[in-house]
Amino acid sequence: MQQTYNAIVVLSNSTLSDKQNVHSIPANLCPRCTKGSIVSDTSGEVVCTNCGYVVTQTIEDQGKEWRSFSDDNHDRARTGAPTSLTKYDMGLNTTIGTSDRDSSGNSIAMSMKATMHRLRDWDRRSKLHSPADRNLARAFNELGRLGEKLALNDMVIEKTAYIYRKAEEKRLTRGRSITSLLAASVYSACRDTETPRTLKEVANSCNIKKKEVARYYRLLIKELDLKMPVVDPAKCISKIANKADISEKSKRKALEMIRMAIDEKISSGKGPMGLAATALYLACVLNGESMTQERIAEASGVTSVTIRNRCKGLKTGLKM
DNA sequence: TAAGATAAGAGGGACAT
DNA sequence: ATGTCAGTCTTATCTTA
Repeated sequence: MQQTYNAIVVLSNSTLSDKQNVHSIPANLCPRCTKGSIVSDTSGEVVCTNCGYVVTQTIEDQGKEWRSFSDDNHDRARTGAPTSLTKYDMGLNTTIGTSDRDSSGNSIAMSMKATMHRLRDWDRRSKLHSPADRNLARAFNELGRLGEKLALNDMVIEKTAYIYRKAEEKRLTRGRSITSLLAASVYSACRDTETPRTLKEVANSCNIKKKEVARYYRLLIKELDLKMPVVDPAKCISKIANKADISEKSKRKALEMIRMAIDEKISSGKGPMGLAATALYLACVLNGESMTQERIAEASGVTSVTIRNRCKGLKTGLKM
């Protein structure tokens, strides 16, 4: 899978130094059967037309048409906005205009105006009247806000939209809260892209209980068969260290302790945040930096009690 | 004031029934 | 499907240095 991903990225990133190449490179040839071509289906899934091979992880490539094909590098008019999974119709809608003139600029007859008005009405209604589309439209509206609140990059946002669409497809939205499911999708996307955001942060920024998001998150994992990379304590460390203003020296020390803890097998079953927080705390104390458990607890989102409990284990485990 | 101790309760995973 | 169990983490309160 990794192989595939690389292949796609390399092809899409190939520069335009040689313009002939743009058309001669079969940029969307299936890497498995090399016969069919890779296309996006309506859910954002990327599949081969010949063998059905599903390529994931290509979402960040959606913007590749944003290149100039003309000699001067200014003409981007032919592309339009990049499509995005965060639009309920992926940004590809067609709307009947409101002008009361025909294509050659002459005004149109009264009766035709009325007809157009009716058509426009039904056009608009039909678009958002599919419950699925209305659901997506509402969810992605909220997603914009959420993304801003949590300072998420576009990659995470698109990933979220992808996950939410899959959930919608599986009818997981039925009888469930849109906001909660969206929050869970956001959290999943964060986990998947290794963007350090805690369950608590996500839950707080949309005023939902943590356990609700957690429950929906597990639902997504189960129903969509998602595989999440394990949380990297190193990322936790830098996040906490930034928040609590901790020196580089202590950071490295903490990292070392985490590695030892993993080697000593005293880290399993423990929350990575609590572990990282404790390592940082001990590192600060060892380096003579002034740091309280409370401050670390505040920055990491775990309680000082947890830090103390981890302290015991870490101290005995590492023979300190 | 920071750190430590203790207790009670929530929520979930593993496992057996 | 349901219940039990060990273990984690949180909240709250009290004590110690």
